[in-house]
Amino acid sequence: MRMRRLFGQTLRESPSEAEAISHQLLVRAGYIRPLAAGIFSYLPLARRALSKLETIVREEIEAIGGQEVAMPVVHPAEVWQRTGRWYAIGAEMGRFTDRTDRDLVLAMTHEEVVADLVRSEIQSYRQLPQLVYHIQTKWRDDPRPRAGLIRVREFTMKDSYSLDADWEGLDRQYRAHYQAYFNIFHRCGLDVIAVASDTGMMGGALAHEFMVLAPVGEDTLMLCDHCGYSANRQIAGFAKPEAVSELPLPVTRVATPGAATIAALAEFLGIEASQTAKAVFLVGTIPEGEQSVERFIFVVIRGDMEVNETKVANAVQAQSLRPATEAEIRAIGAEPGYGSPVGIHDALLVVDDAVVRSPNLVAGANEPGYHLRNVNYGRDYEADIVSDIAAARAGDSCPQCGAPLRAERGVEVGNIFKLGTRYSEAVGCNYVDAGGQSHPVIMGSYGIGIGRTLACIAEIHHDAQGLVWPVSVAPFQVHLITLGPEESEAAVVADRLYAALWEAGIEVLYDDRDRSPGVKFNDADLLGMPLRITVAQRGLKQNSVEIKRRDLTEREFVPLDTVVGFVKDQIAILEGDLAQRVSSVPYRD
RNA sequence: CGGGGCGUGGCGCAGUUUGGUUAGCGCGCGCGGUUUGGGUCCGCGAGGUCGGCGGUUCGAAUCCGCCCGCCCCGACCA
Repeated sequence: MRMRRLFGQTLRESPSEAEAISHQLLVRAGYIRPLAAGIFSYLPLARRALSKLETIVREEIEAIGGQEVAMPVVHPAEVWQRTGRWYAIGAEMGRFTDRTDRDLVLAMTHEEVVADLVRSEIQSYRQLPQLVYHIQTKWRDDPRPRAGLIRVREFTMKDSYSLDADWEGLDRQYRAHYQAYFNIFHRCGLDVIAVASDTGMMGGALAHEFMVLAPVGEDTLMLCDHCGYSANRQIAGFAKPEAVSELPLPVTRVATPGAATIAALAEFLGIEASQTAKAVFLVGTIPEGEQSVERFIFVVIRGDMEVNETKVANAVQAQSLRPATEAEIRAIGAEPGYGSPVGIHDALLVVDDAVVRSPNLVAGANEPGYHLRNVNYGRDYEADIVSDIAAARAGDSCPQCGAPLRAERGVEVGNIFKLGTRYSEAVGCNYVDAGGQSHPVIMGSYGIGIGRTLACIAEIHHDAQGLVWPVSVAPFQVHLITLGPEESEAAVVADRLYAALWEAGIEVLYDDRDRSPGVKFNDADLLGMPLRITVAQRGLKQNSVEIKRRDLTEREFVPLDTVVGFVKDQIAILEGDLAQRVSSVPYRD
């Protein structure tokens, strides 16, 4: 590609709205342009990089048996109504109507459509297992797009769907994806970790997220350096410090004026926070058939811990949670700041397992300025649900080995879900087994955010001058620049070299513009192609050109007649380095 | 949705507090010249309903009201 013909230009300064480094660089270097919040156009440079990324994805998914399909972006509402998600998902879903007023949905994901497709195509166990995938545009009307391509509303996703007759088959396909995903990300030059994750709106039994560790990430991961435990903070467990064992003492009422927080209470009574029970008041939206109802959720956790709302939502099967209002709190017989599980009514009582094991806690008295000493679970109150609902924090003990956990930020670039039969049952996609019995197909779903992955690569692979693409996803392998006026010897030689390199199958971006050397060098650094060839008088005196790797500082003069071979060797070296990153990763739940 | 910031040629900004000729600057863009190993230098030039609507005023980029958009933090998030 000749740069004077390239569509899109570089910017000397990045637009003020860009904050994330990948966002700044991709915009400055002329890869992407914003159209609206969370909606981008991809210019030729980005499109080429994305194509390479998609090729890697296709190779790895087809290597585990995937067959590419293409499913629609616009879906009739009925398929989403059948699985209930039309009702369960709120404003995030793009809805509109056609000219005859039929409800339509903009694809957020394709479980429904796959299930519908499978219903017509799969009848027998003989047709299973299957793995279909596509790379498709999705729309999620995210309330807050951010950080350029990291979190957008319109995005491209690879999603594959496994179809099996038995759970062992699902397990095989799940594990195959687990390894394939590592292969994909390693080939792109990304280190990722797989963490156990919440299943969220997808539902299902088990899920992993593939995370790139980066400060720009919006997920918090809890990691154990000792045993390798890793989980999204939303579901991370931890070994809770045990309470002292004591015989239950009689409940006594104690005046605690002004002690409306755990810290104030502990100080006032001269006790540890772990000897208190904290009440947290939430209202959950809980589905009941096609309707959903609001229920008051009274959460009790030990004073030294914090509530993890994802865990609470999962424990009570809530679609969403919100803080309760003061009026709602009083309506169930509790008192803000002095709440107690003793004596409340019309609330779903959820108690953390550590509270159950902790005797003689100080809880509120449900009246202002008073607490109760020696409140004991089982004797003084009983929960509707006892569960782990505490948030893991950095420094907490690993649930597997007890070593301290570390917290890190991460970007979710991929995820894998064991869906089971949720969608196949809802849509009625069944197969007949060898004995003639009908069963729902067992499904898995597996996503990779293509644009987000590209942004993560940029986030990791850059320096002060610009992007530094891994050769596997670089839009071009070589950035050829020529210094000196048009019609000069350098220009003539560069023209010839450009043709020779393409002839040899090497992808070259050729800066043939009539610009000063500084501009060309700076743009080459900004655009980030792995190899730079400079044709100028300085080298031509020895009949050679300068070649430099973008990721190294050394430059080398290479005789003109050996340039093509030299470049091929360099590309092979770069590709080899990436290939070395690919390794088999032990599976862990 | 809550909190904060911003909206002036393609990009980055000044001007708004205290209303007053033709709204400036840098980059970029076009033309001519110059230079050719790290964003050369000189000259000429094109390009803006100052986010939108309404109001106040003799007069609005500037003051007031409503609306829209973009960014950041939080809520949210496969």
